[in-house]
Amino acid sequence: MEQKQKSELTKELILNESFKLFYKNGFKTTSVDKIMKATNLTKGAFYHHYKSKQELGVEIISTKIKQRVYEGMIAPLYQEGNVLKLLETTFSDRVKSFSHYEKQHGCPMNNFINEIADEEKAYQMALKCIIEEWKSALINLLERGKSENSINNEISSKAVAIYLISAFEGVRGIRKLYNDDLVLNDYISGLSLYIKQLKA
Amino acid sequence: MEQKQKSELTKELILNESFKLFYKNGFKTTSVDKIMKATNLTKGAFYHHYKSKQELGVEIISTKIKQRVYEGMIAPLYQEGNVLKLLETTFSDRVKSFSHYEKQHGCPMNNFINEIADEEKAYQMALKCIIEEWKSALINLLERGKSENSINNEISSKAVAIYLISAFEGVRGIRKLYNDDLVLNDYISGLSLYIKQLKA
DNA sequence: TCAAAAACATACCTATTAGTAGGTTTTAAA
DNA sequence: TTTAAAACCTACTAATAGGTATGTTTTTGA
Repeated sequence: MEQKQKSELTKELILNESFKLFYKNGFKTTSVDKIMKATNLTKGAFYHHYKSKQELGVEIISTKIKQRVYEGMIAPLYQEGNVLKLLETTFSDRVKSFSHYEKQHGCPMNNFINEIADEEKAYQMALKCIIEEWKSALINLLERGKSENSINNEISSKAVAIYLISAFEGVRGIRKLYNDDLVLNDYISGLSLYIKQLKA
Repeated sequence: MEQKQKSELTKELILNESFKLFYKNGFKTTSVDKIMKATNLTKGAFYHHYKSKQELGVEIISTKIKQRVYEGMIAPLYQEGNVLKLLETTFSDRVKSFSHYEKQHGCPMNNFINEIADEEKAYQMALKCIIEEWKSALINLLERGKSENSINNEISSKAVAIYLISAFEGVRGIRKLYNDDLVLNDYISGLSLYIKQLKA
């Protein structure tokens, strides 16, 4: 079974290098040639493993990007402890953890959503899948808060989840336009205010 | 002065057609050839009026896109009346007014931000200019609310402005992934909750 | 009316694009 | 050790990209 391992390794390499390039330069502007130059392999190898650039795009979304969002924004929501605190720290800690590079280039998922989501259903579905998982985790947490009487029972968890996600993705785009972190600090203050509102 | 008029008319035509194509297919995927085919003019005419595709991009942002945002989201904020009501209706009315096409293709400004803002300072500046004007209008309105005692004096107008803008732009991307309006309805509920929080 | 400048057209250039055809090398199993 | 398949490479294609050089036509002002 060494052959299958080699194949997996090559696909991993392609995924890693292409993710980096997509994140840096965008999906459309990153050609298969450029990707394969980064892997030190050739185009022939690429089309042996993937039937098209689109197939790679979908796989990047459903593996690398999904994983990134999961680790940064979803997994933390399943921790124990006070719901309101958990909500706030998950979002604001993530924002505070961004590298200069991540501030400059925004959210990989949001970049994909706004660059290519409206032109191919396959992309839409893969991206929607991530958003849905994120939304579910948030709803789950909010419902826990309701049951523990730390969160107001009358608010719509679904609505709050969407609003939180939207604001987070939105600011990641807007931050690209600036050279400082003022806008991120304002975002954190605005977030904090929103979360206070959820109290029981 | 008929020549200047003709020149302006041609530029208008190029701006209109290219905006449509950029909105539909994205900036990078829309070639100068495609734009000029839509205008029934030729490439020679294009490069007579614009020195590069980038120059057109900047002009699209600072005219068509700016105008769109101004009319839809900024001008309404300068109306008379209750600040809280004005805030909520401006955002939610705009969302409710979206055509199917606009729901599918998101916000032209946000698309530009996420497709090309991180690769060229000229784009960044033009886009930032719109965001700043929008932010100012929101801050102005919020400050009026404070002075009229309808808005809590202790909240940061700047932070609220950024959070409102971010959530709006964020949801316009996310909506692309769905085939129904549930996510927009949730957004409106989430927005409504946020605005309630601002009360004095 | 005539010359210069502006508006636009035609034909081209070089680079790059996604993708393919057909080869060679490596690996797996008999 | 042979054979077939998988992994990978070389060399190509046709289309498209942004941009330019060099025209022709239209408009303007003297």
